[in-house]
Amino acid sequence: MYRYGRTVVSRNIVLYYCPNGQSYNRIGFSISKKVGRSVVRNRIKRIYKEAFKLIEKQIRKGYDFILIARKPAVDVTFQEACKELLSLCRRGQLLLKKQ
RNA sequence: CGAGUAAACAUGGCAGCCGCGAAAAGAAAACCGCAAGGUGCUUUUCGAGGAAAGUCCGAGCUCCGCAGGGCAGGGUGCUGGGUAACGCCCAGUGAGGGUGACCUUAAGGCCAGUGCCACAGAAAAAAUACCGCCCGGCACUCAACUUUUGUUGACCUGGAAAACCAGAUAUGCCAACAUAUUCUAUAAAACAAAAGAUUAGCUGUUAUAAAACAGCCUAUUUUUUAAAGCAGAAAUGGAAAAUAACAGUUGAGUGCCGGGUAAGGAUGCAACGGUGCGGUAAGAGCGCACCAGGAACCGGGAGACCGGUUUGCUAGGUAAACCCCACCCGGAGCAAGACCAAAUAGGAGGAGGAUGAAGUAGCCCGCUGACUUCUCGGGUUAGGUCGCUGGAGAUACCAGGCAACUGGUAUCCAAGAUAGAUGGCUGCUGCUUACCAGGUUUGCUUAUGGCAGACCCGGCAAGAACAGAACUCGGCUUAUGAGUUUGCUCGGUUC
RNA sequence: UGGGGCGUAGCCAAGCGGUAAGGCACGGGUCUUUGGAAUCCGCAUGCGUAGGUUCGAAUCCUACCGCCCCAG
Repeated sequence: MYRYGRTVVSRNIVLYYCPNGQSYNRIGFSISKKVGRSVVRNRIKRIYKEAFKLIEKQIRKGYDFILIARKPAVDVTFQEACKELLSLCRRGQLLLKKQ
């Protein structure tokens, strides 16, 4: 995925994505120890997981994602995460067309 | 009311939706895996902390054949108790800090030995060494004249006294009052240093014999003047110790020798007790009083230790320096360890080994007694289950104990992940703070008002820390927002 | 989980009870027409932080902070 996928980047996260040939989406998280302690890393992961769950209905099916957290993501709130993820998907042209 | 001190409590509450993990029961035989096994469906229940943290101690548990001895190493260090154990806790003792409540305390032993104590200082533990002080003896030098310089040093009279006070005198008629009464000067005497001299009181010059001149000093008298011991002028007077040698006396100094002494000796964190009086040639716990300490004895206490009496006994500090003494310590850690499943291999080469491999940090003994190690090659591909939470357990009551803690009874079961579970959103509400509007009340005041404080109600907004289980407990340490309660202390005000 | 080590000026570092050596860099002076070189002078929060022992601590002890390494 790192070799063939495409990326979109924001202040807090880097998002890799590529098609997987299935009828559902998958997401993985990669958070380095540079970001913080285990509690901090776990909290970032949970927040983005929750955000991804919220906007998953608007995303096209059949993709794998890798989400890499960057250092400013320590102080992120849930609302910011939702907005950020949505804008990244829009830039990657992953959203379903509005009916 | 303010400031402080000690201890305890607590780490918001009630709901709803979605999600994550676990347990139990049920249903069904769906999915993944070669298998062990796991996932999934329904219902119910449960799901972070006082520090879960740091990993600084101690234990349980598991394995190392046995867990033995000695050395080495490490730890602890006032006393008594608590505990499974501890470096922890409780109660006390000593020392230190604080006005106090209270707090802090690694607090055994430098007459077992060794080391260190920079700089300074006579000396840092070595001896009564050095300087000094005192006594005695010997040797040597200087003085017993003057001047200069420096220091002290009275100034009309008296008062401790040049300054302050009082008085006196003079002038202006008197009083008051004012001014004046030697003030950049200096006599005698003493001391110190230097220099010089040897007939004017002193200085200088000339001559050469016991003088002269000049200037100055000084005593008396006269005079001038408003006034004179003191300003000016005049007159008279003012003296004597030549040198050298020898001997002695007195005083001072220097050096050497013998003896006494530890009072004093600038320093330093620290100097073989401190202060004072007596005593002495000078001194000394040499004697005495008080204070500090040591030793012995007596008494109290379980002990650390405390109190008293006697005794001149007076001994540097440092062991968070080596060390000595007492007590404790076998090692490794849940990636311990046990079982199950699958697969590959039961290899090759080098080194050591019954003259002893290996046996959980080191060495020796004892015990067991055959493997150990390096390189190459191959397999497994982040396999599963247990250990894993019922325990030195939690809560309540009773009993023992000053307390830490212990015993008994009853009730209860309360997280268990394995790349790692607790999250997201919403509603109501409690707490704190700020602002706005209103009300009640207290104090002050320039008084139908203004200012300040407290309380009540309403509105709106913000805030809520430190931090997250990784086998389990007991402690310690560190981090921590806003609080609550209780005991006690100090200060202020009012009654 | 267990064990070991380090922290001294901007940088590299010595010192391990008696008032912090040295080098590079930096600032100033001398020299030079100027620069370099040479030469002289200067530069420490008192030695990671906070307590303690000691007459005296960078050094000894305790706790904490940060960094590095090793074994399983």
